[in-house]
Amino acid sequence: MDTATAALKPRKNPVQARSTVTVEALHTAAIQVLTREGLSRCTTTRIAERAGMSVGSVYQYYPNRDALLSAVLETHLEGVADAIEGASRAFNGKPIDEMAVGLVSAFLAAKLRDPQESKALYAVSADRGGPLLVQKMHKRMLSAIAAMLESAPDARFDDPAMTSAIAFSALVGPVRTLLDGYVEPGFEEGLESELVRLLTAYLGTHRLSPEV
Amino acid sequence: MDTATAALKPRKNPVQARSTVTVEALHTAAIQVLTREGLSRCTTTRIAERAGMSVGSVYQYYPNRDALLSAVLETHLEGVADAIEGASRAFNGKPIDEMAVGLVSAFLAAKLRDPQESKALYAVSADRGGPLLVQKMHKRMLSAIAAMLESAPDARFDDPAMTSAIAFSALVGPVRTLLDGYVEPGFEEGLESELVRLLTAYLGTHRLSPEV
Amino acid sequence: MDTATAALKPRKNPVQARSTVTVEALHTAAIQVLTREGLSRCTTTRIAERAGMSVGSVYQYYPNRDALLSAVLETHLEGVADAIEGASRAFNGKPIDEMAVGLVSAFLAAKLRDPQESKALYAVSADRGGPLLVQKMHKRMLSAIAAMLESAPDARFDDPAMTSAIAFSALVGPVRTLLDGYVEPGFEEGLESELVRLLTAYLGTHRLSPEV
Amino acid sequence: MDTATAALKPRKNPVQARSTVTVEALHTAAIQVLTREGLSRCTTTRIAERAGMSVGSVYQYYPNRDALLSAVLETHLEGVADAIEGASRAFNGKPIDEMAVGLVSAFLAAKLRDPQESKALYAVSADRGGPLLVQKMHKRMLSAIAAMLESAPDARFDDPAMTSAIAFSALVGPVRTLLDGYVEPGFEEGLESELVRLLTAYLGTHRLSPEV
DNA sequence: CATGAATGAGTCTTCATTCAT
DNA sequence: GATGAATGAAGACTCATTCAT
Repeated sequence: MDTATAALKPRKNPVQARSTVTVEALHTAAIQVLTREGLSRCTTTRIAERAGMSVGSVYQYYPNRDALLSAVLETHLEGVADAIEGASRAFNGKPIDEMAVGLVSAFLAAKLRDPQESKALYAVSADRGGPLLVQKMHKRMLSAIAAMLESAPDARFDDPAMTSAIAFSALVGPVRTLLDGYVEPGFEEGLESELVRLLTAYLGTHRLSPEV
Repeated sequence: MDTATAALKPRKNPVQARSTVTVEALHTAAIQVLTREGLSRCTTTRIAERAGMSVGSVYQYYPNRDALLSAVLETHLEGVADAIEGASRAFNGKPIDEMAVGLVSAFLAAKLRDPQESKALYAVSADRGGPLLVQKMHKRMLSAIAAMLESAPDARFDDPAMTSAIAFSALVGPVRTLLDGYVEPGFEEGLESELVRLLTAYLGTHRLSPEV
Repeated sequence: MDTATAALKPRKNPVQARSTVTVEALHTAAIQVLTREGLSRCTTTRIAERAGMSVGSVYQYYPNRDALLSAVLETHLEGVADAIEGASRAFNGKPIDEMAVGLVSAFLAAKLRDPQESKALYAVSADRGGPLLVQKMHKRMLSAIAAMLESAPDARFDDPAMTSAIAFSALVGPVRTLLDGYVEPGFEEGLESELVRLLTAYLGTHRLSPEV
Repeated sequence: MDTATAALKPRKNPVQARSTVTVEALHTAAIQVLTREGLSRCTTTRIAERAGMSVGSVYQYYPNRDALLSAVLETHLEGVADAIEGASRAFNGKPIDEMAVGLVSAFLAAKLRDPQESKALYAVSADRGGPLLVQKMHKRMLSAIAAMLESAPDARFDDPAMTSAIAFSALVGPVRTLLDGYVEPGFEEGLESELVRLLTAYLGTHRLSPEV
């Protein structure tokens, strides 16, 4: 771990039950404040207040505000990355159509489990330590997806890295649009099937033999 | 215009040449400061300084900081929306494959003309007045795209709103990934052709008759 | 100027009359707060308050608290160093007895001109940037004194650097004792003649020929 | 003992061995923290940590931070005062030249036994309860020195209080200059002999009859 | 008695905004 | 209109002290 990253690490491992509870309360509070007030008004005082504790306590668990927000973001991204990696492993060796369904399904499940959280954390990922974290997770996910793609029996990918990058961010875009609320009612209902269509079509362009 | 929106409007219409120049200087300065310092350190004083004027003068053109940043964002989005609308009009009645090429090309041209600007403004779009603005522009662009899609002679879209929403945000995702810098080298080179492939494949799923 | 020192420099040169007044008010206020409250309670807010301005204004003139206090200290030390250098020049080539009188007189005049100030600044010289400043001035003064000593017609100094260092700090000690208030009433009255006696005796140990 | 002074007294007399050990650990820790971090960062938590105990325990021995630091300072000053008083008693009735040697030697031994400690405590002596303590000890030492001077067979002091005050602080000055690090290399080596020279010369000005 | 998490007042510092010149 | 010094509210962070365990 380099020095820059070290500065964002939690101060103590939440081993004790008490700590775990406190840390979770902080994460929840941070997301709530982020949602209700926005990043610029997401202050340590407000987070502490919403978490039902004093400012000082926040600093018992995190060395600074950025570390707290980064931790929240990391936990979230970790969840998403795990989902993507899980799906990639689960659909290894499967036909690309199944991969498409599996990937979309896993991604949506992870991102829409707690939409508030997902939405709130977009702001954090743009700030300070955020980008690095996002980039790191991005790499993890793209590697997993690329590996899965290469295992497809019915397709051949010249540049799996590029394909996985495009495929993944093509999913990210619409989901973000949804979470950011830039959509008409009804969008969410059709989202999954439409993303499957999108991904299936895209991956299908690399199919080995034409469909019979 | 509701009161909330009114508060973000420029104080004066830049009718005089002088004003236009000043306003442009402010926008440029804002983007530079945003890029170099980040949103939280993008202060009125710093913007004024880089624009070669005094803080006081900034307030002659904008009632407050948010109004200035919103104006910069709006100008940018306006440009992108214009590009999308232009392309939609230009490819009206054309086959979907051409639409795909036209849309991708127009979008990339608009977004990558000044990557710094595009990147810097993501932060603004997440803060305060930003989301509303983005949503408004989003609607404009989706309407244009939907109208174009409906004019395609070789395809039939059951839900043009949904298709255009997915299509557009599927382009937005990868471009943002690029601008945010979450990519491996080489990504940018292949981006356009890959997006064309993506969009062509996606729109192609609504093709009326199978390719001959 | 190295980076460490640069951080303590005033933000703007007090060229304008207004600035000079403000800066002087700040220095005076700082000394008063230092005197009345001690270094640990000498906060930016209290200084600003005593100077009749707001905290923000303090930061218009100094980048931080340490810079303000350092500036006050530097001004003071500069005055003392000037006095010592002046005396050293004035008594160049004179007999050591006259040097002793001149040095004591100049030092006391400089240090006791504003006893409150002298006393208050002892705390600052121990803190942060203080020691460096003191050391720098110390060197300046010792050089001057050593040069003067070497010019004495009636004495010969094997190690002028050492002699001047001891001579000077032997004056500093009693003056500090006085300013710190560790003395019985009546101490101040006899101080000058006693320091002259001390210094004369000490320098006299290097006299070339016995008095006739 | 007045109320102000009472507030700084240790809570319990270290009668038990355990307590003595703990208190000593605290003193040592305080000096280390003071040396490494400076007065303003010399916090109770840090002291406790370095002493290998919890903050709470510190408050078992001292009512507050100032009391702890004052106790450390007092112990140190007590040692110096003891040394001075010892020397004064030892050289009672001796010639002034021997007194000079004895005084310098005792003072240097006491102050330079643990230079880190001596240096670190200068900060404490300037803050809060410090000055009172220093003043008290100063009086003790000056009384002892004055008494010794009056016993000299070969000199006559009109104002022993004044002479002892000057003599003592003329020693204090150079030693502090050394400890504060404002000196050129080589200063420490010649310090003792030079101080003896200084003091001998100064006391010699009160010699009864000229040397034979 | 020891522990160390919790508290919250108090510091430094920044910055949007105003307004006298 | 332009200027930029002044304002002061607000934010991040620290730390002496307490008290439940």
